[in-house]
Amino acid sequence: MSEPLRSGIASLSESRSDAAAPEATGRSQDAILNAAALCFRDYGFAAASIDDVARVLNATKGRIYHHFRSKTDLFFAVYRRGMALNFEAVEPVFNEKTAPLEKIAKMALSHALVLLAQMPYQRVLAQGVHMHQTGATTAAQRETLADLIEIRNRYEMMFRKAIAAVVDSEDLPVNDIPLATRSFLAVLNGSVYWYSPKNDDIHGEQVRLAVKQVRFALRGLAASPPESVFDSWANSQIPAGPYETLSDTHNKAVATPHTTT
Amino acid sequence: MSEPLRSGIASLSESRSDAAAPEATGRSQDAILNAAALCFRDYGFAAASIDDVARVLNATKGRIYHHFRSKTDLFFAVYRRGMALNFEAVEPVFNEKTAPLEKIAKMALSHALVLLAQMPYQRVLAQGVHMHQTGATTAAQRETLADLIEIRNRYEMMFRKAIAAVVDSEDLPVNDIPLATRSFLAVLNGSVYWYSPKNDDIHGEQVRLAVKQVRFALRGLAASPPESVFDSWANSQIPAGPYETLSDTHNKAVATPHTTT
DNA sequence: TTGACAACATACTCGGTAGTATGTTCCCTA
DNA sequence: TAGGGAACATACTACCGAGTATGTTGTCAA
Repeated sequence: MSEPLRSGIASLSESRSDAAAPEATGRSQDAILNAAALCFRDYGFAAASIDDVARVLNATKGRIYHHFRSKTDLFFAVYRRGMALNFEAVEPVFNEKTAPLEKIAKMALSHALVLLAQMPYQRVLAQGVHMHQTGATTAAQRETLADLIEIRNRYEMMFRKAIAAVVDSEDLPVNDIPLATRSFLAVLNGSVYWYSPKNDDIHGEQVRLAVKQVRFALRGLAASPPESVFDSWANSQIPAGPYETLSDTHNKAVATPHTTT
Repeated sequence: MSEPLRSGIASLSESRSDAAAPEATGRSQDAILNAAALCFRDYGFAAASIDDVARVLNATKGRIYHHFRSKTDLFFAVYRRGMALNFEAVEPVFNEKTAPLEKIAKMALSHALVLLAQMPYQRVLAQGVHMHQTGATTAAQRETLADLIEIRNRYEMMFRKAIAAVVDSEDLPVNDIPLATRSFLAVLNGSVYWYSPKNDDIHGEQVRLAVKQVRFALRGLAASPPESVFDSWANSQIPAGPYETLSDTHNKAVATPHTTT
């Protein structure tokens, strides 16, 4: 049930650990990705140092460079993982055979929820888009970056198609569909820049927020969603992502991972 | 007609050049701010170096450090200038005694247009918000940063009030006004991340784009704007900002400003 | 049991960059 | 017409951070 989805996304990890002990290796890489996502979220790609990531991991550079060739590669891996999370949340909904209006509403909700649940990764995605305009150093990296942007575009294209379908079926007064799609996603993505959990019921809080955003976005399309769509979504299963704040960990004290007294 | 506006924004330049030759000094500082805005736009605060800015200016570090204490100070100055541009565009409209619906429509248009016309500065504003969450190094800078965020909040508050007024007068089905305001601005700000001029009629292109965005945003509020608002705005006078692309200038060749043969 | 390899840690190099210290030029004033 | 200061340029320091080279430990297979 999760095999045919993956569409064209290259599987998450890349480093040459074919066969061997794939499970443990994958776990370690995931931990690195999580730590990196946190650092990139808080400091940005340029300002975050590899040593920062290592400190969060309670490890040293060596561990990271053993799995990733460069800082840029690490960033790209985090980006891929973020996009994979988005696809896993939205693509199944996109492939369902539901009415256009209901479909776009559900897609929007899934997107908004995975965004709130996996904030650090989503921030990296935003940076990746930004990075695209300035230009990543080497030519080889530029190529990789182009790949990532293409994935991003495929993702946006799902929404564009879904929106086009609604505009068509409901005869909505929207003429510029690419722009409408961007505005639509801009509303949903907005929370990346300011959201942080307020009360204890984090999940309920996020669902309520997402619903409001989706309502706004749908109205932006001049579409009135069937209220039924918003019910029964109260307990969607979005996996909880890494959420620590780094300000605590980030005192200069270098981590001493192997303190064998 | 431009004196009573300035509200609470500290005047643009800060360095101790009271009296003396304020005009020439101001010009030079403006040039630095423009160059810095371009660099920060393209590389981000962390990745952009002071030497980069100097290169764009066809000058050296000395000139920049003569006017600004540190890189952070320079960034803040650019931020202030960006906010000032926004206020100059929107505050007069906000202070007009027009009907709520027309007012918010005009404010939105002004905002969208100044955004498109002054893109580099607007990108810096986005970075400033981001920077707020991570924390600027020293305590003194943190204080300054808080000032800037407060200015930003005052700006957003104008929109929140205007939106609240519309919701009230038109009895719109919007209950969470702060969130609605954020979504509203998210739509208008979206173009910062992807817009670049396509055809020669830059101004016309920008107006058409802005109008579409405003339409989307207003529909998001469930508000139907009077079509008349969008006419007669075809030639609003937004001053054209710096728009060069840096990729040309950014070859390592160090600028030789005073090549007196 | 040995040795080969993965998964790290440690210890280094080296380029880039913020900031400083010190010229140099020009203008304006006394 | 000295001279003082503004507005830069030049030359330098000090540090941080990416990447590398090399050691160390555990594990597993033959």
